[in-house]
Amino acid sequence: MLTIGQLAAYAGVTVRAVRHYHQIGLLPEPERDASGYRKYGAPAVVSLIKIRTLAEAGVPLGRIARMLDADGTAFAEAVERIDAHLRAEIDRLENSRKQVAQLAAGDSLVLPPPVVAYLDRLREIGASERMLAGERDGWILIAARWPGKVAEWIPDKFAQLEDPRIVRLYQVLSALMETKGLDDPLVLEAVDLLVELAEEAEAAGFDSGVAEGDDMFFALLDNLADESDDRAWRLRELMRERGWDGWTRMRRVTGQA
Amino acid sequence: MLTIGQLAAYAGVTVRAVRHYHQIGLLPEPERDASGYRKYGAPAVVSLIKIRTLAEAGVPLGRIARMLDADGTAFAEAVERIDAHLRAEIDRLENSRKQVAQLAAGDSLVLPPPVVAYLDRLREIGASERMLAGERDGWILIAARWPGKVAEWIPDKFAQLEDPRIVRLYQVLSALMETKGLDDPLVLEAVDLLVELAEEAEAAGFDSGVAEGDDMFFALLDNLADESDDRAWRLRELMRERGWDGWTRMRRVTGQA
DNA sequence: ATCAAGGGTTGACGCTGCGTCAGGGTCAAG
DNA sequence: CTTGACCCTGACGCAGCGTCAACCCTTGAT
Repeated sequence: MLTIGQLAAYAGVTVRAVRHYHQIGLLPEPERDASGYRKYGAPAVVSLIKIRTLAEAGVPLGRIARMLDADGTAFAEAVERIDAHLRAEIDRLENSRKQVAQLAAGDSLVLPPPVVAYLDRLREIGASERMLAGERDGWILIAARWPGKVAEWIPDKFAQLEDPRIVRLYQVLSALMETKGLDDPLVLEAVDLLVELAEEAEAAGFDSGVAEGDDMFFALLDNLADESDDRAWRLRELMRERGWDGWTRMRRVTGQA
Repeated sequence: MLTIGQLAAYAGVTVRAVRHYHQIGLLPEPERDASGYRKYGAPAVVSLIKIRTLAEAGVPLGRIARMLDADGTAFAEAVERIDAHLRAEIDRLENSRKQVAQLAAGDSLVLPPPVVAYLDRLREIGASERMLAGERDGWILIAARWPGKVAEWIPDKFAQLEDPRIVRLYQVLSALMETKGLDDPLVLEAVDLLVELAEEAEAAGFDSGVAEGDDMFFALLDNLADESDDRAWRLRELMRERGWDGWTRMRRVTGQA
């Protein structure tokens, strides 16, 4: 005859767990001795080991209860479902491993490889780390919004970097983010470049290729840009004076009062 | 500007989860609009996606909080630990899969393969399913008590089955468990066989090979036998009249008053 | 015979990560 | 002006035990 502690030790579970199983009716309450101690026989050990095996596999206790008094066929079916669930869980964790590893790599995270390559290219042309962080965050949003489209747009972004003015723009903006001042002549250069490029794009008929209803999403991206640096607002103001607004999708504004 | 619902949708989590993250300080509370609605910017989406990625990997929210405002090195270390944990978890689940699969196979469970082979042999010589179930439970206990020793003992058990009297004993006991009566002549045959074999073993000097202090464990195994069938007690009584007691480790008794 | 250590007993609260009411207020559309 | 779809706070519920608390029982040493 076993005490609860011995039973628990044999089965490799805690005393508390055994009592819990009693409480929820998963393991039947055994007889008590004169002083109220529970006393167990061997079958309890066997049951407990079965329960532990299933519980460690992640089977909810409620389902274990139903399994233990099911017939052979039903039991086999249940086992099949459990195995399927285990496989799914394993896959999920393997996936998490990749995701988290990318998190450590800094870039990527939920970013598709082409975007990572693009970010690497930006780093090569001299974009600062803060700049890259901002770009990365933006692409995370974009990838979340249009998971499939990203691969289509990245080539265009690469193509843009062929234009030395765009390279210069990234460099200027990067430099701005690393300095503290506001009245830097770099600000003016940045605005000049932005306006010039915007007007050129307008002349070419921008064709963003994106649905109209997504104004809110672009506002979100612009907001991201604004919050990445305090001086973003100042830059934007200067651009508005020159008739343009927006970061990710620029548009004409009528010079306001 | 996003509402909490939009934010949650972008990041692929529930509204409730976002509010929970606010409550525990994992995600900072944003500004409110005039009517008290929370309004989020883009950085919140990025944070949320990071949080979700880590949370899905099984990282406790408290640790995520500490990770997000850790520096690069500490973050990388944390990621390393998380990955180690993920690998361990995957291994554990793979293991569970095997265990559960054996559960389905009926035999085994936590039983090493040699025992399964032995049980199969028993089935071949005509042991009933109830008998096998009892044997299996016994071996589960033994495997739990002496995990390493089992492989040593199984060959002896196979060897015993070379003796036709032992085969006969299993068959008789199996037959008894399938009938309902008690006064069956099979009972007498079983007792005869048991006593004969016990005396022979005694003459050979049994050498159980097991420590002395394990009386309690054998009592447990005997108890398992007793509870496997109501007539076990009757059999045991008859044996005691012939000077023997116990199932798994028989010993002389002085014929009691 | 006594006493402390180390079992056992019930009962209850704590923890994680939210789901899910309840009981409101708001916003956009018809 | 209603309707439906959001938003708000506050609170309880869930699994699967861990961890007190406050008490009783058993056992071996003294």
